Amino acid sequence: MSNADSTKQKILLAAGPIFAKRGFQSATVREICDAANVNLASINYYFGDKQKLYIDAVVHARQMRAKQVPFPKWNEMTEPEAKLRDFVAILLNRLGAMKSEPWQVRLLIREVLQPTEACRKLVEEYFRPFLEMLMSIIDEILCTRLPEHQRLQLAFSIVGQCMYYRFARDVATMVIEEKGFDDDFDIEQLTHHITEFSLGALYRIRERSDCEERGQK
Amino acid sequence: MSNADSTKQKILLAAGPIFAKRGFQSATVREICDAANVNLASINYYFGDKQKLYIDAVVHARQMRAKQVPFPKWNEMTEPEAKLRDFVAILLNRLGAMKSEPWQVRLLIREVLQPTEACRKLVEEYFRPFLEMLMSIIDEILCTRLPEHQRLQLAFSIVGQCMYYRFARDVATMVIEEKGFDDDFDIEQLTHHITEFSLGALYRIRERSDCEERGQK
DNA sequence: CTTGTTTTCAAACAACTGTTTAATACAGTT
DNA sequence: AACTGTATTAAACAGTTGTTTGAAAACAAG
Repeated sequence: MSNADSTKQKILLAAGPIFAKRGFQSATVREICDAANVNLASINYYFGDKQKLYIDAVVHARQMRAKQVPFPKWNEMTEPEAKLRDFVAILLNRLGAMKSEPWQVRLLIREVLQPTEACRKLVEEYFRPFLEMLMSIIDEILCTRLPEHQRLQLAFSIVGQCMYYRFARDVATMVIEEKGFDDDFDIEQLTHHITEFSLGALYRIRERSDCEERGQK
Repeated sequence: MSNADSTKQKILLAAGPIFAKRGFQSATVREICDAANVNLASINYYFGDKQKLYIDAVVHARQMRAKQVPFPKWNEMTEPEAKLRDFVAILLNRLGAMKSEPWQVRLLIREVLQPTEACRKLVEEYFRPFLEMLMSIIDEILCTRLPEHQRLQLAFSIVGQCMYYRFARDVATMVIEEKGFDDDFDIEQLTHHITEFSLGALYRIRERSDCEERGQK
């Protein structure tokens, strides 16, 4: 009984990384069962078929990841620039940018790239609140609230810079290693660069709309 | 001889969309040969094996896409700001940002996301020259040549903003449509936004390093 | 025509796929 | 002890995979 849960759990834990690495089609049940040290028939016994196991693995990964990375608490005195920096750092860390990524992220990214039914919930419960938070930080920095589509574009520009180091990680690594810049692309330095880059762009916008004193230039 | 080229071409053209849609593993030689109306053994006869056909298809897709969206002619007098704008526009157009993507792009993105043998050629012949071009534009705008790793980070920040609209296209579309901003995210407006955003960031850097040759816009 | 080469084709191959089966092992209950 | 429902296992199943084969067909040149 408890042992039954054990084998089911073993399969689930072994399946996650393998599905993440190889994708649903290329991952084989034999590979998973081998890794989990269970009999070949166990997957069909406990999950029905390969596809149901996959769905369970994705759900499981999302739950794990949600527990692993909580969001920080800011108080009223926190500078918006510091918030932006935190935000960038958190996003890069969650993505596992430029490091060997956690398998949970790779599984979720597969869903982002080829959305299924589950992706809608993912957007509503995860991505959209995330974007809203970033947009409110942008409002603070700009001292104004731009039209919605501009707020969104600005948020996408910041998020896009971060995501790049996940999506194009391997290609970027090829270019980086070719030039021997391995040490210049850890998360801390990327956080610094992206934050400064984005702040520069935002300050420029603020200067135009003249935050402190209105009606000038 | 000429007929031989014909069948080889038929295979190549049929293979592209199928590899793009299903990926290397999931695409089957039978499916490709069916679509190309050639015998099952033709792939091995003309390409050796499935993998070599795949590599050829990727290279072919890249060449097609580069031809479809060529670079404009710049002369000595072209402002670097105009070059940057062109660059962003071309990248967005080649990616098919925010539109239904061409199969060539999907094929290339598969390689970026999960590189196979074919990716090495892609980086050397395409991505790296592309990045170099962008970095030289950045040099012009900054009136100086920063250390290599900073040039690369800046280039990644600009490319990253563009790639986002391809990689996270479906998720972004969900958020956009939910708010009814459909008209604010066509390629022209994205080009404008990303160019201005990046120029703002670059000007800020230039101001710090005290470039005297140019006034800011 | 004959000859030699290239191209096409149906069939077969060996390996691998997800799934099923039927026998067995193992607890807990009566 | 026998019974019961669950858990595990090796083996087999039916289907698909990429690749090979050997002969037929098409073609070019003498």
